[in-house]
Amino acid sequence: MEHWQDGRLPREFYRRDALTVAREALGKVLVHETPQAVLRGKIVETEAYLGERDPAAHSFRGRSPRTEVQYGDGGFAYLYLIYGRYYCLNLVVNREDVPEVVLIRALEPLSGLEDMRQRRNVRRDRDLCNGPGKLCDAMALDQRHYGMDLCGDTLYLTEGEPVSPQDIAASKRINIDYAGEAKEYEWRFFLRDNEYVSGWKKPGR
DNA sequence: ACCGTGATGTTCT
DNA sequence: GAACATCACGGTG
Repeated sequence: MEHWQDGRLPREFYRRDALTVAREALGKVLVHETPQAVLRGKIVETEAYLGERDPAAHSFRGRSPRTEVQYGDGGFAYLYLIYGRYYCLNLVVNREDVPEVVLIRALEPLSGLEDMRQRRNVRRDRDLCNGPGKLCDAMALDQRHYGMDLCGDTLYLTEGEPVSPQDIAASKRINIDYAGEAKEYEWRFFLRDNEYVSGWKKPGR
C-alpha cells in the first residue's frame, strides 16, 4: 500500500489513549489550508485530558452539547471558547464513547507567517503561536472548525522531523486549579528547549 | 524581569 | 450567577 500522501496522519494515529497521542503529537505538523494561505506549524506543546476519570476534563461530567464530539471516533477537532474571547484546539482521540482529547498548546510557525502576523499583532514571531488561544488566532481556527474531520483536506496533521524521547519533557497541566488532585498529574508535554513553548524563558547562564 | 487585573460570552448549576 | 484548559497590558523594581 502506498504511503499517505504528504505524510498525512491516518485515523489510527488518533485511535489511542490521550497520554500516548499527546506525546506522539510533538513534532508533528498542524496544517490548515485556507483560501488565503496554507498555514503550518510544528506542535511543540500538548496536554492530555482523560475524560470521565479526569476532573480537569470537560467531559468529566459526561455528555453535553459542547462535549458531544468527544464521544465520537478519534481524529476530529474539538474547539471551545474560553473566557469569552479565545478558542482552543483539541484533537479528539481514542475510540467512540471514550471522550479523551489532546489540547494543542503551542506551535512553532512554519509557513503562512505573513498571514498569521496580520491576525496577530505581535512584535516577535515567537509570540505568534505560543499559547492555545494565540495559535487558534494565528491559524484562523474558531467555532466553524468544531467537529471537523482531521483526516480531510482542510485541517490535518502531517509527519515532521522525528522526535526522540529525551527531547520530551513533562509537567503539570496549566490553569486547572479547580481539578483537585488531578492538577498534580504531569500530563503536559513539550519539546525541551524549544523557544515556541508557552511561557518559554531564556535559560540562565 | 515579575505580578495583578480586566475583558468578554458561552456553558453549566 | 459563577466559573472558565487565556491573553495583553500596565504597574513596579
